[in-house]
Amino acid sequence: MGVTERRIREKERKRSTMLDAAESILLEKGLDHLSMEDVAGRAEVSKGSLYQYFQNKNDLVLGICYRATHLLNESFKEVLESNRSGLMLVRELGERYLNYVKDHPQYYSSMKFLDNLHSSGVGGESDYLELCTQNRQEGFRLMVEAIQRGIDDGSIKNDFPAEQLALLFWSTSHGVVTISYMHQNYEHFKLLERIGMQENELFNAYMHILGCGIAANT
Amino acid sequence: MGVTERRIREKERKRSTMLDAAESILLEKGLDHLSMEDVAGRAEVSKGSLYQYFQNKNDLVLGICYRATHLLNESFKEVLESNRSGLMLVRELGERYLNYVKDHPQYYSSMKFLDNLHSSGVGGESDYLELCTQNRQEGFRLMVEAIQRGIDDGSIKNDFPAEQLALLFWSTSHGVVTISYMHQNYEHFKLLERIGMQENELFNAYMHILGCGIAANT
DNA sequence: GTCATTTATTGACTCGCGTTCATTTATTGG
DNA sequence: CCAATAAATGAACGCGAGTCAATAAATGAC
Repeated sequence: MGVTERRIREKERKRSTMLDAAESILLEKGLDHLSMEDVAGRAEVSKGSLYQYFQNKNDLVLGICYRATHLLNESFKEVLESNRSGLMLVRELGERYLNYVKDHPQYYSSMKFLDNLHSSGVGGESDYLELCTQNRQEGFRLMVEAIQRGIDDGSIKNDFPAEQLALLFWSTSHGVVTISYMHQNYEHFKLLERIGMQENELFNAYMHILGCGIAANT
Repeated sequence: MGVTERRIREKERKRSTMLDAAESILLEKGLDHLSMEDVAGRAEVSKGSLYQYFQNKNDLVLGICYRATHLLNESFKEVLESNRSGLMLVRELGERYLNYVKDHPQYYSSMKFLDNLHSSGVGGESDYLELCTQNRQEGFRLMVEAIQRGIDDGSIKNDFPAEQLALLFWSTSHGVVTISYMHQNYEHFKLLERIGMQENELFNAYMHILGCGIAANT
C-alpha cells in the first residue's frame, strides 16, 4: 500500500516548490520584500495553501535556512575529508565560508534571519527552528574537529581548548564575511574602497592575523 | 526675539521625551515588539504627534541609534586621551565596547538595526540615517587612530596599514561582542555554557589571539 | 483683551500583509 | 457510484505603520 508514501513524497515535492519560489524571491528582493502572497504567486498556489506546508512566515524562511545550513555543512565536511594539517583545514573552512556567501547570498540572509531569531529569544512556532539550530551546532562541531586535529598534529598551539578557539573563529569570521557580503551585494557600501582594500586582501589579512594568533611556533 | 529659539528648544525637548519612551520600550520588549502606538502611549502623546517629530519608525529607531553611536564614540575618545601604547589602547577600546554592550543593550540593538539597514541597501527616508553613518565612521576613525599610534610607537607591527587592521578589529570584535550580548540577554543561549567558557574568558582569548596577530615582536 | 494667522495635536481612517477559516474541490477506499 | 477524508482556495480578520482633515493652542498685531 504505497499510497500514503506517495502522498508524503508528493507533499514534500510541493513544499520544495514553495521553498524554491521563496528562495528566488529572497535572492531577487531580499528578506524585507518577501511576502507570502508573492511566494504563493510564484509557486502557483494560493496563499492559504502555503499555510498547509509552513506554520507561518518564519517557518518558511527557516525552511530556506535549513537548506542553507545543510549545504554549508556539506561543504565543510568535504574539507575535513582531506588530511592536510589542521591549520590548513581551518583556513580552508574560512575560504569555503567566504565563497559560500558569495555564491548563495540568499542562504546567507536566511542564516542571518536565524541568528536574529536566536537573538530575539523566541522565534515563534517553527519546526524548522530546531532543525536549523541543530545544523548550526553541527557546523560548529566541524570547526572544533578541524581545530582539534590541528592541536593534535601540532600545527595549532594548545593555549586554549579546541572549542574555545572554534568559537573565536566562528564569531570573528562571521564579522569578516559580513563585510564581504555587504561589499558584494550593496552598491552603497563603500567601506573597502574608502580604505583602499581589495576584498581578498581582507580575507588574507584576517587569516594572517588569526594564523599568527593560533599557529604553533615552529 | 527668542521665541523661535524657545520653540526649537521645546521641540527638541519633546523629541527627547519621545526617544526616552522608545528607548525604554526597546530595553524592555526588544525591537520586534516596539510599536509606534506603544511609544506614543508612554510618551503621553498621540500617534500622529510622533510623526511630526520623526519621519517614520525607522527614523525613530535611528534617533536612538544616534544617541547610541554618540555615546560609544565619547567612550572611545576618553580612551584615546591616555598616552599608553597603541596596543594597550586597542585592548581598551575592545573592553569599552564590551562593557558598553553590557550596560546599554538597547543601544546595541539600535546599532544592529542600523547595520541591517545598511545591509538592506536602503533605509527609507530618515534624516538620522546620515548622522548615524557619520558617527559610525567617526568611531572607525578612532580605531584607526589607536592602531596608527601603535604602529608609530612600535607596539603594533606594520604588516598592514592602520585602516586595514582597524577594519579587521572592527568586524571581528563585532562578532565576539555579539556572542557576549546574546549570552547576557537571552536565557536560551547556552553556547558558552556548552563549551564550558566564561564570558570574560571569551574576551581575553580574543584579545590574546588578536594580540599575537598584531603585536610587534619585541 | 480680541482676533486673524500660523503652528501643534489628535484620533479616526486607510492600507498592506500575515494569518485564519468556512467553503469548495479533488482523492481515496469501499 | 458514493461517502469520507484530504487539499486548496480566497474572502475576511487583526494588527500595526502611516495619513489627514478637523480641532486646539500659541503668537503677534492692533
